[in-house]
Amino acid sequence: MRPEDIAAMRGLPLFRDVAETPFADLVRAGFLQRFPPGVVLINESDPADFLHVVVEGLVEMFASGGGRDTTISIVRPVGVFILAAVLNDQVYLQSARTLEKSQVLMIPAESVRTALVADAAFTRAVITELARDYRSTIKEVKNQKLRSAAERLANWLLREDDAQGGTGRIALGFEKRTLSSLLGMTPENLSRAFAALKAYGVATEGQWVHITSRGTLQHFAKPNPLIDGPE
Amino acid sequence: MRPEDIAAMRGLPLFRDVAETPFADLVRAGFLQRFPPGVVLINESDPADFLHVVVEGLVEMFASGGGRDTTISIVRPVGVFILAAVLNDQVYLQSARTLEKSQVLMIPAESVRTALVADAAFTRAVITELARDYRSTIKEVKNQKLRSAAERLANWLLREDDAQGGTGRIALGFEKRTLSSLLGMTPENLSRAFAALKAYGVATEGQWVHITSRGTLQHFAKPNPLIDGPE
DNA sequence: CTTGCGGCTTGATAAATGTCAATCGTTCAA
DNA sequence: TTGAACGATTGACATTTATCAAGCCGCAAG
Repeated sequence: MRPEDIAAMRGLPLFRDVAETPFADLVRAGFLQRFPPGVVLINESDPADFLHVVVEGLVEMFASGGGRDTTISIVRPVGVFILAAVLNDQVYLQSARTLEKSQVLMIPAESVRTALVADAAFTRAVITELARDYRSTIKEVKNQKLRSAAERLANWLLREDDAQGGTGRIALGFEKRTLSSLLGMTPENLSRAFAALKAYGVATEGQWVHITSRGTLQHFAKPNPLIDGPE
Repeated sequence: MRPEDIAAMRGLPLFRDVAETPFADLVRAGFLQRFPPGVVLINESDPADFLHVVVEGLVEMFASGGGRDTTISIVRPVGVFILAAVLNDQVYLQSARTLEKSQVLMIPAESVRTALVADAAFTRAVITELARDYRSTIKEVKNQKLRSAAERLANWLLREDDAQGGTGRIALGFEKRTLSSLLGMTPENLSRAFAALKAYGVATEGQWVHITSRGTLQHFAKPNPLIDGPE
């Protein structure tokens, strides 16, 4: 690993407070891989061999069942995935694939588990990360069970606008079919949801979405901090 | 707390390997409460004051939004809830209410966090529990997004049959309306899903469900270990 | 420049699910 | 014993979402 990659790794909340020695061990065991778009990094039901950290690019977590596929989340830099499977030495419940050219840091599961017992700060960071992941998944269940397709889209747009600076100009960053799967609907239904939101000031333009009146959209979306809130 | 309650608490995976002193501190700070059915124990959006352990009875975790309600899980003895909120000192994302006369062990959040730094075994158990909760929630997202209402019911029946000994005779244990909410459908739709499963050997009889031909039901349900599996 | 491919949209239709209202059955208390 | 209350079921209907098919659009390779 290059010095600047090590520095980037050090910057992650997960590793920030780890002591010198265990951190050095993790660095020695880990390696940074570059992948083109569309590469499957892990497959659900495989044993969890590596903890993955998205350093650059974009990774889609998805799962299959009954002949269908669904996107579970999109991981941006700097995000960790499949931590839970690694910790308990289980199989992956999700698959992962790159959506863009990406750089992914891979740390052997065994090293992660060793660092876990060796370093209290790492343990603490792992608990925080796990609790965060758990809570955001609970939010996703609520989102799916309590909202219609158009409501899920409207709230996603509001959250994404916030994340991109609140300018009312949103870059999708990936294909609409992926968004439709993330939101739990078909591509056709996403098109119709966008059409329905026109009445609330939402305009699409290729990979861009414009929100002309945040207040109007908010009034329709009725965002709920216990579903859409940060932390 | 009575000696036998302390022994029960000691038996939980979460506390089994905690050292004497921190365990005694937890016991001293905690208290066991008895509740009649239908009592709301916690409300979503309230700060997480106590870790709850269901020692006896049945507790429903649910959440609201947009004027609707949905059941997120049913906690049986001996199960813990809202661990994640307690650990990171956040608000609850779910509400809880008793479905039966229940006994609940309540441990102040502050004591839990103290024990977490004081005892490595407790830390390890917390990580295991959190990872388990996270993974079962991911499974629930897959269940919701990849399956129809009748499929969710069929797989729930198979899982429940297993849990109850695989005799083909399942006690619901709570009202059908609660089951419908847990499975993400209306009570009317649950009735129709049961009717549809008659063709696959499912018979309802009040609070009981009989599975006459597990193979037939399995063939319809197509259970998937990455959704319905244990751990 | 053109052509072909892939992704998106649109329309028509079907299937799944939700809503509303009426009825049935059981429980429990007067 | 009876009847009021409540949950479950059923039917009719509305809404939401999915499916299938066709056409549109932009982009990239020739």
